[in-house]
Amino acid sequence: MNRIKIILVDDHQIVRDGIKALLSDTSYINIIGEAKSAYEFFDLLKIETPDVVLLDISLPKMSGIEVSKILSAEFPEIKKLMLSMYVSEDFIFNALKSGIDGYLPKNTTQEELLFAIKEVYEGREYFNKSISDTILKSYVKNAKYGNTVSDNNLGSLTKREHEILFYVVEGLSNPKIAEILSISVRTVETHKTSILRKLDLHSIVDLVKFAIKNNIIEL
Amino acid sequence: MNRIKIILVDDHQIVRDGIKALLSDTSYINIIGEAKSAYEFFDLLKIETPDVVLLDISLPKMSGIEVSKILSAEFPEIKKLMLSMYVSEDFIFNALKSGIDGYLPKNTTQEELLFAIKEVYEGREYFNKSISDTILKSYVKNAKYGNTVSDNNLGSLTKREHEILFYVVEGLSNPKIAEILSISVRTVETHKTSILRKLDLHSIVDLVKFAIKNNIIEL
DNA sequence: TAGCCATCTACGTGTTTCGCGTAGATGAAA
DNA sequence: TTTCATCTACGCGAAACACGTAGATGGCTA
Repeated sequence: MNRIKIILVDDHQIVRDGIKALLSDTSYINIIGEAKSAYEFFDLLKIETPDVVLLDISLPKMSGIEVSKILSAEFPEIKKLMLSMYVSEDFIFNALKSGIDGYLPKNTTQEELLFAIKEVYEGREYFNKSISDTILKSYVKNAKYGNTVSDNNLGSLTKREHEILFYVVEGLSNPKIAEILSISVRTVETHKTSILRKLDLHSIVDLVKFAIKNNIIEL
Repeated sequence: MNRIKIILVDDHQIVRDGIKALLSDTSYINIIGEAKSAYEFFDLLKIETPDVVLLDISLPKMSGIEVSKILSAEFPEIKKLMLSMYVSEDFIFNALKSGIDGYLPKNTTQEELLFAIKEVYEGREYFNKSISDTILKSYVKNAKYGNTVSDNNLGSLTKREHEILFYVVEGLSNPKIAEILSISVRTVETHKTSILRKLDLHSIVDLVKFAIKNNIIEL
């Protein structure tokens, strides 16, 4: 069995150290890199290709869920194991929708973490019991009250539109976004129009609320 | 009267023991569980449903305020009584915003603790005198100096500005707001300018985030 | 009472954004 | 090869924003 190549993405030094300590004496695991932000991670990805990414859900600027979405679209072969302090329904649903392969709370045990890594590495999914309970509970609730699971059309956005969406809800002006992306202001406007249309939203106010609900930005 | 079911959440063994000692010889109180972290507490919540939670404000990882927010959202029927070493304005304001039902300093008496538990159990609020004094003092200070609020500057907004703010973050356009309030669009714009200036914000995106943080709108 | 001040109202001007429509270039898929 | 999605860009009129000014009103107080 080849050693499983892993990249850690978490903004807290202590957490990264903790995970490294948990994994260090396991012969078949090889931590090839770590990043404290989405940007760092994507830079790292240019020179290293991991088998599994351990993703913190709450990262500064771009959330782990956003990272997961992009990975799902661009590098579907990389497995994504999400670590989170939160086990609330919203977080879990959004994480699921972003295409993650597993989800663990941060107070997990070494055994569970190792098991989860092996599971996702071998192409299966792994969800911590409290996570699957939450999912189950939600299904039961929906079945009971006839509610539909909140759905969105984030997946229908293109990579470029995701990028624009992110800058918009960060509060950047159109000219600023145009400058960053080296495109014309008119193009930024066109993308924004497409985003609002695809998400069936009708104002920037709605877009910001949508972004917060879907963990694209943090409050 | 049914016995009031209580869960203690505090990361210090000694504090938990102290509270248990304070409550042990009271017939109508039943401590059904204790947790030393938010995680433990939420795990406990899957098997036990308390009437009242005694929450320490400072917990490792997830603070008591965070716990309170989640409880308010997911289990609004569970009453939340916060215990804190701190009586500073900031803590109190944040605790209030998280939806707690009562707030006590840790050096409270047995009588006061029992009274507070009964009050919140029966659907009322209870704030220790030093807490309400702090709140009162803050209000007086605001009235006196106008805009030196520690937490945010919401208090410095006029009634009209509050009104406009609400409509704006609801996603209404300026002409629509003008129509509703029977004032000119230009006036709406002026108010919006004042709001942004007073709150030290620089875009509608920031304003929406601010409004969500301050419970002006729900997601 | 007179003066001060906060509040609500409104406008001017120039820049930016929005809504709606059109459209060329490119690359991947059928 | 044709088709389709995507990214790019512009025109135009309406709306929104930034920054400034300013009249009317009503409450407080020197």
